[in-house]
Amino acid sequence: MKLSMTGEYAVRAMIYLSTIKPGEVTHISDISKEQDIPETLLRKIMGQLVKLGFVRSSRGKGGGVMLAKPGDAISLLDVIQGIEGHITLNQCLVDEKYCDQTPYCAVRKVWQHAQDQMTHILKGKSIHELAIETNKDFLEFSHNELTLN
Amino acid sequence: MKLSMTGEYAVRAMIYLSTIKPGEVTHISDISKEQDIPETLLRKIMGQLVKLGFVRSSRGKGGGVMLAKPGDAISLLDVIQGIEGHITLNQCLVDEKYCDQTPYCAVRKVWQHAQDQMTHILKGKSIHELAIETNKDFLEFSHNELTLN
DNA sequence: CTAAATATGACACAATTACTCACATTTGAT
DNA sequence: ATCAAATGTGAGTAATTGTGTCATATTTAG
Repeated sequence: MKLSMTGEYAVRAMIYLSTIKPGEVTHISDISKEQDIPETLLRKIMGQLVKLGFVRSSRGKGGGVMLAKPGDAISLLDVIQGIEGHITLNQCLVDEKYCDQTPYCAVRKVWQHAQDQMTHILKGKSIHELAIETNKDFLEFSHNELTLN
Repeated sequence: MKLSMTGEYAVRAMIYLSTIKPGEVTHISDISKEQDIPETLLRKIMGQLVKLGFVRSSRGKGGGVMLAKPGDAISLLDVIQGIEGHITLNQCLVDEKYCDQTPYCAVRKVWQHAQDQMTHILKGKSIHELAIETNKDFLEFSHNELTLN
């Protein structure tokens, strides 16, 4: 019942990407260092993000990675579903034949409701918002840490 | 991002138990057949449900299993958390040191929100309600099937 | 004592996850 | 042309988790 590392790394990478200046590139190795993600693994994840159309990459000297579209056009749900596949709290929500009680199962309806709520929440947050909010909260946090010393 | 088989079986078993007459017992082998759960596995799961205080069991001839308290006093959340441990959509919600951005991470807040919604929904459904509703929907379903033929 | 029932520790097997490695490919600069 | 810098990717590995079995112990009614 948990997000995978891959999903988590993808989100972190996307948020990082949305903080770099439009038109500029950054490098997988930088993201790896900044966000503490194993570089070889991040390379594969970035590959997926490129295929999903969230990231644009260019190879060779002077190459690198950048967002392929504005960070406010990409939701948290987009990234997670892109990387992890459909979020589903119970197999029966995606495979009708999983259980023969499916047509009348009351538990299934509860799962459906919970899943709808969850996807709604994740859909409502864009990568851009997350970057802004995290930055804002970080500044407040640092300020408090300083004044405490 | 999915419920485990164990959790699913536990819920099914609990719902089945809540359909038997108060004061009567049923048997693990019966639940196994009715709910299509491997018997040896169900035995272990029932052991957990007993330890959790949801089920009362008695051994030996004439023994069996029954609910240890009314089905409307046990929520879906109770059963799932009892069996699977705390539901958590992201490790950072349960382990502060999981990530050093925890104190100011905006993504974490989104996970927290989604998780709260989800637990709220699961908490709001009792095993008893689920048994009643499933039975009602089953009757309607059967009726429709019949009238269609 | 026996048959019926649950309890449980050890194990087997399968699937998934997280991650590495080696190598391929692309590109700009000299 | 060559080299260095960068991403792309298929194969593979190690660790963990999940699902389930088996053998055996324990309890109890009759």
